[in-house]
Amino acid sequence: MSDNEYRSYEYASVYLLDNPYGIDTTYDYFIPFELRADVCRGAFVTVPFGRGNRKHMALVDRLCRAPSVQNVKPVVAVCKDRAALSEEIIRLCLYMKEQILCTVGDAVRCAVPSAILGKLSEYYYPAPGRQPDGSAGFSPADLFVYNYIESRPYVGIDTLKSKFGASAALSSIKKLVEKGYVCKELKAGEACAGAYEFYYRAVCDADKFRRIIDKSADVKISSEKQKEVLGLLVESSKEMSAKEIMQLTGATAAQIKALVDKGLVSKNAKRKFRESFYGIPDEKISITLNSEQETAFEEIKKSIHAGKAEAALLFGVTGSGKTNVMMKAIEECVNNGRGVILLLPEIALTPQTVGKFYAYFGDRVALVHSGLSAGERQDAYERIASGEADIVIGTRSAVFSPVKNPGLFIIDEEHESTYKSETSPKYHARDIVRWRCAYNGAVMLLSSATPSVESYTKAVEGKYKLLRLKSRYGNATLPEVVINDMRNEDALRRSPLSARLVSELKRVTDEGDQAILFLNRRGYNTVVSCKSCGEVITCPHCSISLNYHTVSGRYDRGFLFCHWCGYKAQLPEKCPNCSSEHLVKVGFGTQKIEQELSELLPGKKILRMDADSTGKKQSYEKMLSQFKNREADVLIGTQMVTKGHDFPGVTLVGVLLADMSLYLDDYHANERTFAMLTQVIGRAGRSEKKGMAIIQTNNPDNDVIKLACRQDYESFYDSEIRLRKLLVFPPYCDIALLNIISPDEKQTALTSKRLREEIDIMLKTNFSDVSMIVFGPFEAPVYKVEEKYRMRIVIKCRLNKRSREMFSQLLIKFGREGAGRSAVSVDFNPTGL
DNA sequence: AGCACGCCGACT
DNA sequence: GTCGGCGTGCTC
Repeated sequence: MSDNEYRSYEYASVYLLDNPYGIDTTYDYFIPFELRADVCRGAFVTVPFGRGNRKHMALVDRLCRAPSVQNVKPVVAVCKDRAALSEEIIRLCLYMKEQILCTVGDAVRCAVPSAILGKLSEYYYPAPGRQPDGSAGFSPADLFVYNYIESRPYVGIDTLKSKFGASAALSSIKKLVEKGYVCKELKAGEACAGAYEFYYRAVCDADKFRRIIDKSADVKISSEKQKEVLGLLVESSKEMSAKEIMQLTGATAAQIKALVDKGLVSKNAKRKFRESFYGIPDEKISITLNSEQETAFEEIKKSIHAGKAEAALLFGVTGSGKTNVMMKAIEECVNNGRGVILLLPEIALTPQTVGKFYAYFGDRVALVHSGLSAGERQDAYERIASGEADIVIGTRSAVFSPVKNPGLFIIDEEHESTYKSETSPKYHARDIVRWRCAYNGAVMLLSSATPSVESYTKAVEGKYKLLRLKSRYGNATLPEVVINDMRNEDALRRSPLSARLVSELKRVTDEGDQAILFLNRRGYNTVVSCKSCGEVITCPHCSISLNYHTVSGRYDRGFLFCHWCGYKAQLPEKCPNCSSEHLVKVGFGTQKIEQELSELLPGKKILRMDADSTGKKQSYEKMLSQFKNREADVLIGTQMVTKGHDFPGVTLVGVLLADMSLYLDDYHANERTFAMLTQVIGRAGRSEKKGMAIIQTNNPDNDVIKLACRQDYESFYDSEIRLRKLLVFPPYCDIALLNIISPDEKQTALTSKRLREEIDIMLKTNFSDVSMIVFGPFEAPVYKVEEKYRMRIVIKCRLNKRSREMFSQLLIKFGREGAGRSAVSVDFNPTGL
């Protein structure tokens, strides 16, 4: 566009980034002449909004020649330093709003690192020439707050909150501002200046260094530490970062600076990209594909070169070389001049996995994951946006990476639930990928040993290309799988470890091999199971296990409850299946296992890995590498032990209570159990030696367990899809979960009731063409969280324009908290609870 | 979300 | 008679 054309657009239509859903539409603003060249679609601007003309950050949706309303306010400023959003990402954000009913701002904040976007926050400063005193009705606390503000030029609201407590700070500041003693202002938070790291190099040679030590030089160093640092730099004769120097010598920043001041060391700022510290191996690895992998690769290659939106499902057992096919596909795509995004579950994003990609592709790879600091995230974003990095490897949030001309999106371990965001906006990475592929004419490649029922259905229907890898490479064979019926165990021992498992553990560890014991993270849900037939009591409508809820803390006076449809029932006296009276409430202690095991295996080292023992991420990494280095004999752990790590020393895998995850109150339960068991069993089959897997269960006849032991995905899928159809669950319908949350218990219940009534009215009137099955309202599984009460309404329906429109109207009507209402939010096709 | 306008209870 | 409660409505 020429300058003249720019100037003819005098108005901008913008979305405010922090508006609530109810008023999330475009607003028009006049663009002052001097800003006109900088305001374009996708640019970030600050605008005054509302009666108070509070400044808000906004995204320019389009430029126009005439405003849609009479009195428009002017744009205050353009955030030139914040790069404008590309057409693709703008449209993606609008699509997200439409699709999952979030605000445009929510979507934008998801797609752009917070360091780049900055944040508007409130700042306070004392009003000139006025001093409050006790006579104006100020409490000592108010005056204390005032004195704090007065003592510094600018105080942010967050500082005040942390200093005086949120409620005290807010009430005091409100009074002070109202009475005119303190002024309030909004400031855009500083965009992170980009992470630089300083590098140091000795500017003196070994000879001079010797003279300094001998005190014969004209420069003198008295500090031993400084001598040490200089010695190190002289010796290495390379640039070193401050961090490295500090690590190696224990010197402080001041000591390094002293050397710089003396002119003995030069200082150099360099853009720091943490990713490149991953250690790029010297030799470039090469990849050769077997014929099966080659066939799959050729298909993907065809799709890549077709240049239109296509999808493929790479379905192969563990160890069938999916990663190699993926790497070849990535290579093909970048050689074709297009970018790639590879998504991995957080848990699989280990230095080993990532290192392989670095080794093969070098520093054109950018890593994007939740562990990055704000600055690092910005670095990665800018490297990607500039085209310097054209291969992005990352977790869920990496789907939004502004890769130039993306041609391939890969989702590894496609069935993993971590691809669905648990926090607002509640998007599914797969949906984002699908949209971006359509927009860019790119290929979507899903990869899994146990695909999600939804994806496999699409493959069966021919919507996705199905690429199969059947053989495991090397001489890895499937381990021997033993199903151990726990009902036959000696009841007196009351041990979670079967005799068979204990004896095999002894054998394996005595032979110097390692073992993994796997248990379920979510095994603590209380369900009711029959000791005689192994059945668990399920909901008559959903075929999902019922949860045992206690009444006012009394464990003996509880009831059964379905988290999906709200069905409630008395605890029956007899098993509905076999009429036995031996019904038990199932719970499971993890520490007990560790304790028992250390008694059973004297002298063997046992590592326990769960939420309690691994507070921090590093410690879990550390534990895994300890185990890999054979520093322990047995590893007890949850999901995390099954992914991303090869343990060649492991020849035995034990699953304690395999059926536990079948009792999850979720229609995904079968799918999850199957995937979990398949993966765990695979763990024991990666070494030269034939492995063994022992699956302990109360329910040895369960088809899911039996099929998982045979690694028979197709049969599992066939039975599961039939079940889904019969009970009408996804992919045969969509599920909308409406959450009602408020700190006021009565209000939560009242809003829930009103919401339900409104839904019923809408379905009879304006939306009589929409069909929905509505359950609830009922209390959420965890009713009270952080002093807030939660209720939910579950709706089975088909998501389309009309049904979404209805949910949108409900959110606008009920989305606002306060004023006798609770906040209502919606989650489409939620995972888990 | 803020913020203002507006209409009903306990205080100087 | 007023200060202040929060219900309702608007924000380019």
